[in-house]
Amino acid sequence: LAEVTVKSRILNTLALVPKGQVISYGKLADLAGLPKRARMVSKYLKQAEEPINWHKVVRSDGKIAFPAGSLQAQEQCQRLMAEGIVIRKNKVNMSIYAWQPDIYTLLAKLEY
DNA sequence: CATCTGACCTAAT
DNA sequence: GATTAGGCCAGAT
Repeated sequence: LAEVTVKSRILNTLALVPKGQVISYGKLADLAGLPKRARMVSKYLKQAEEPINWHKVVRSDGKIAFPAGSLQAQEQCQRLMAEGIVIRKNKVNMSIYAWQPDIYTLLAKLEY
């Protein structure tokens, strides 16, 4: 896969996450057709130019990936709360907020 | 080629 | 829950 398609797959998939919901790094990689590449997601999020929904990406257990209390963590919390998401102990409840898309309509939208 | 490094993940303790 | 160990992948050194 060309580098550019890897990046676009990730960002295109991320763009589909509905307001008020989140997704984990690993799940985003899976949905983007890049299994076992959670770390690539973080890499491309860091590179990406605004505006993207980077704040919707959290760890598989719902925790914010940035160090607690860091400026970036604060920014992410702020953005998530702005969407109505409740955060406690630096983490979101994945059983409530994790995006669970219908895989078939998703594949149709992404066209691959 | 060997090692290290990450906005990671899972399973086990 | 918190921590650890091992796994994982791609880039950088």
